[in-house]
Amino acid sequence: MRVRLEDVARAASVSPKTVSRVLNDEANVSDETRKRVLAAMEAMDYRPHPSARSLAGNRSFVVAMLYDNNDNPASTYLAEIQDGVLEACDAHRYSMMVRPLRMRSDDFIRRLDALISDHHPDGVVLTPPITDYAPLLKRLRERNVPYASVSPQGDDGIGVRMDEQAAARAMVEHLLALGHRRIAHLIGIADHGASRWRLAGYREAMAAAGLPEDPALVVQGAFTFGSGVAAARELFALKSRPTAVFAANDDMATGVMWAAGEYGLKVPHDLSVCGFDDTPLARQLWPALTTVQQPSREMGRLAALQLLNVLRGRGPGQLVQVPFSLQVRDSTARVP
Amino acid sequence: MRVRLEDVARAASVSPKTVSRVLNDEANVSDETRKRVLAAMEAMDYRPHPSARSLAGNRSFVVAMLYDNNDNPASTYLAEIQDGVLEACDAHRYSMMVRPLRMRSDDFIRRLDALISDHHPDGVVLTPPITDYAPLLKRLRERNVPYASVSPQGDDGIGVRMDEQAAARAMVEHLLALGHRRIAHLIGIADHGASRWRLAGYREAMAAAGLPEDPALVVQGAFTFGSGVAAARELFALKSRPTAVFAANDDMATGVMWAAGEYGLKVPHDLSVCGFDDTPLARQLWPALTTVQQPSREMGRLAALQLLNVLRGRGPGQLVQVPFSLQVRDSTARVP
DNA sequence: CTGTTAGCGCTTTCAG
DNA sequence: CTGAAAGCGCTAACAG
Repeated sequence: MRVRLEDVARAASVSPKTVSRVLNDEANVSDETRKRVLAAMEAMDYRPHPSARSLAGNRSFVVAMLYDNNDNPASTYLAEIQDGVLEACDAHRYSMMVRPLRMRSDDFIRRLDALISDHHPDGVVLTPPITDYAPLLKRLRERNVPYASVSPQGDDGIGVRMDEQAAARAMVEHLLALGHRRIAHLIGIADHGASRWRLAGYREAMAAAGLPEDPALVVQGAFTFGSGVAAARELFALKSRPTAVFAANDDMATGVMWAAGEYGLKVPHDLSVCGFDDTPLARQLWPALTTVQQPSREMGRLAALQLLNVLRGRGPGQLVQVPFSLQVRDSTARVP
Repeated sequence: MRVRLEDVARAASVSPKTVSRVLNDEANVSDETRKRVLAAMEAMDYRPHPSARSLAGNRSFVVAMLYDNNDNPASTYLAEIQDGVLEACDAHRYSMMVRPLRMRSDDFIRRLDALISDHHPDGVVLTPPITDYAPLLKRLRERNVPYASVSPQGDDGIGVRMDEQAAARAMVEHLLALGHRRIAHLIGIADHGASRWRLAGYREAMAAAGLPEDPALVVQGAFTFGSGVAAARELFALKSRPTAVFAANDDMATGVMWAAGEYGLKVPHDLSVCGFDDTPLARQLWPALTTVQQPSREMGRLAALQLLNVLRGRGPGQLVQVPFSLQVRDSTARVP
């Protein structure tokens, strides 16, 4: 049969409460006793029953990862974050639950409430773009559910972030250094922080180089391959074409390269193309895509870790920053 | 404070056990009583506490989705299945937990045991390629954990399946009808059922057309874009090139189209290309990819539904079949 | 058809 | 530093 805490207690000749203390890393247990209890647990392969722990301790050991499933449904980005969150949860014997939530829908808050009431997560991890949805954050605070965010726009709160603006700026500076002047930018989905930061970095670099912005070269996209193709066609139809395109993510950049093929433009000879994210695709393309590496999996892991620190009473939690790195590959070259 | 079952019982003037009966859709409650109890639940916005239910009822209301994270890490396929599983679980107030498991690793079974002991899932959903890993199935049966599979190779067990061989055959017949004779096939990862079925369908159609197999035209791939590019380069280097390529999935087909661009081959004028899966990419490509629609999300949902039927005591569960459908788009055309 | 009693496996509270 | 008692919110087993 199942080994219970009581069985361990008997085997170690201590009270159940002492075993509980050891299990939860509490103080007030002598080193010697602790060792004996741990040995007994090990020997009997004891596994605490999560429901019993939750019920008695009034916590669930569950972390919910919330995401918006409205746009860009098949991105690998979320899958990578999920992977990282899962790793962190596993490491601390928490379980992870994933919850798609439609930011645009009217019953967003009702669904959030249902999630909390039905599953009692001890905390939640927020992913873009819902990291900055004010009603959500408000409700989480009201209901006393701690949260950590991946790439939040605000500076309060805990989680993880990369300096995307600096990365975008560095990318455009790379193009400038290659002699490009007519540099186009494909913007991502309008209300995403990522879109804003990357656009801001583009503008910053262009301005620093003394280049006035040409509105025709800044095109709205939607983070998808298809929107990259469409935007590129627009750009290529211009009387004065850009010599380089900086897309706000790799999917759109891939679309640009595809459209370049349609127009008979050789990348990078006739056109330099670069993206952002360093998805697996970037390396597989030919020519391989110059892009910014964003460690999504690691960011998911770190965000979850900050949350877990809070949940485990290990301090207040931080907004940690991860470094970016330019991956200069073969899709960008000196202007002819 | 929290509304408990006892509070509902008091409000409806019945015993706690009666409320429990209503909550669990059990028999032996008069319609009138049931109605009164439901009304009270509704009025008080009662939410049963999952841990209490689990502890007392010896079940967790958790379904674990198991997948192999070793190959093709960033496929949207798993994300879609996950989405479907989640929908089914939600509909029956179960929660879903996702568990990556490395099939090749030595501690596979130990990890499975840990999962079961630590989280007590009421059942699991298996995804390719671990749907047919005998030691896994054996252990699940030993530990009495019901499971349902997405695209299992065997005919026993419950879950969901598409007739992939028939679909592959239909795809090749489409190419034959366009006049193609030198038709190449890119195989997926060797030990996957999908690879086998699709290859078998290819062979079946070719044989039925009286065409002997040319080994040079059947190339091993790995379900990835990169492997599609590599395989296509091999094919294009042949003295006698194929006029059509049937890749075992869309990612590889996209790689083939990419490589065709490198070689100056126009699709579909110089080369017909088709894939399998109907990923979002297929529609976005230019020319749009001819492929087989595989309703992954729906398959995830149906597999989970079969499992839930078993868990909820609604019969034994079936191996249901979903229909395939050819998506004939612009990447295939009559041979010149 | 309905209710009573006991208890799931753990943690809390409080006393030593 | 350690332990005894009570109980988390629900359901099983039985009794009516």
